[in-house]
Amino acid sequence: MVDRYHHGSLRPTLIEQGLELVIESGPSGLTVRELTARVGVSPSAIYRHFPDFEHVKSAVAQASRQALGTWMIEAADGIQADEDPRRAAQRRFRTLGEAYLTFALNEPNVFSMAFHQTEATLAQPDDPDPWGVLLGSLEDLARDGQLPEHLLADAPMIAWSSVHGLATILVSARTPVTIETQTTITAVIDGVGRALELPVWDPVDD
Amino acid sequence: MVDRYHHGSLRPTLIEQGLELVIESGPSGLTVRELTARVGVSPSAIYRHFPDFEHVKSAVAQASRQALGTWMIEAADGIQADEDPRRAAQRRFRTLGEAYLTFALNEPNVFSMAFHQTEATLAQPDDPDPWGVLLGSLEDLARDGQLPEHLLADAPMIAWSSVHGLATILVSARTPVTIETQTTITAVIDGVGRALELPVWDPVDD
DNA sequence: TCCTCTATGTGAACAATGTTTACACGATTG
DNA sequence: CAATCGTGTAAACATTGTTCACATAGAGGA
Repeated sequence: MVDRYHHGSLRPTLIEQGLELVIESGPSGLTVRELTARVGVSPSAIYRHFPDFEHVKSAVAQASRQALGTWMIEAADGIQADEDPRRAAQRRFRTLGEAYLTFALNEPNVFSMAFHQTEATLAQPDDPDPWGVLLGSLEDLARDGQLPEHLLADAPMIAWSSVHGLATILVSARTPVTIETQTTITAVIDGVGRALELPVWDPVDD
Repeated sequence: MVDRYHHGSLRPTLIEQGLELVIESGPSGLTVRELTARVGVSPSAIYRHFPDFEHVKSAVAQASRQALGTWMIEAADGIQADEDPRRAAQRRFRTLGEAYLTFALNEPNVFSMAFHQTEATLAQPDDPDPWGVLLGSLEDLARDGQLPEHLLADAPMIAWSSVHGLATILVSARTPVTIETQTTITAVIDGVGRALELPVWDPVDD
């Protein structure tokens, strides 16, 4: 056997393939023996790189959150240009929420993994961090006075709760993406706009 | 051994003790051997009453949802009397949301179990059903015109998403109940009021 | 009363899980 | 070139859910 010794590269490979495994068979499909077999090592090889299998799961969960964060950033990247900056900030905020939900619908297994309760704690923080992305967008809204003072502190939780709650519900119901699902998404995000008292929220015409 | 044969009563006993087990050690503590040992039967006894252990988990999850529904109803039961019916409907609605969240904080394990994704499907519907309780309260609000027409269809998801999302976040963060948690709860429920465009939402003084 | 039948529970075995341990191999460093 | 550390293996273990042949309790009919 030639490439059995990874020498430093096994840990990231395990996380990568772990994420792949989650995509295919969900969090419950992420098992020591399946993962090691896929990578081509013996089950016990894991314990040279992780103290526990719980830590492997935590690492894959973190990778899932990072995938979500990346997805959100990429979705919002097309926005800012050639617009009134106030409207751009609003559209960026709305796009982040929609991206969060499309991610949950497109990759329900990864989304579930991202928020799977796990015993182990990680040393490294998430990067990018979906929560941080949301905070940044809300700061943009606050900077040019679109977010009322009295909501500054609680705005993140108000927005996060709604969108994360809807995502959770849609995923756990294994809802197929239908027209009605899209209207529900729009309705909930519109609701966030009213809850945050955003002005001229997403006007239909220019 | 005298009381080893339950004869009809083992199934409900398993669900009861299963819920008890979840309260103590969470969904992951609900295991065939722990449960059967606690009830005082052999592991294989389960399979006379359930096709799968997945079905046991589904039944315990249903019992968890019913406990949540009961908790909500009981919390709202003290409301209706001696008030303007419009205000009573609003207070009842708000109380349901608060009850949902206090349940999640007081019994995080049961709350987690209630929405644990499970493979098996149940024959019997939940009774009481938290979702149904919410629908009833929103119908009350709609009946006397406090809920705008254009929100009738989406109001349940708007409300449910926010409250369920916050509950999920608080539970998964294993947040201890602090003053700040209470203000967050209030902020999110106030946000639901604005999202639903409810009039004179929870005025501070009479 | 006795017999039979069905419902219910048992004990031993099985495959699959995560984990440990003694051992072997590869690469780096002196 | 030798020593040493990092990395991977094979075999065993305890614990999971599950099955199957067997045993027992209780009900109903002759």
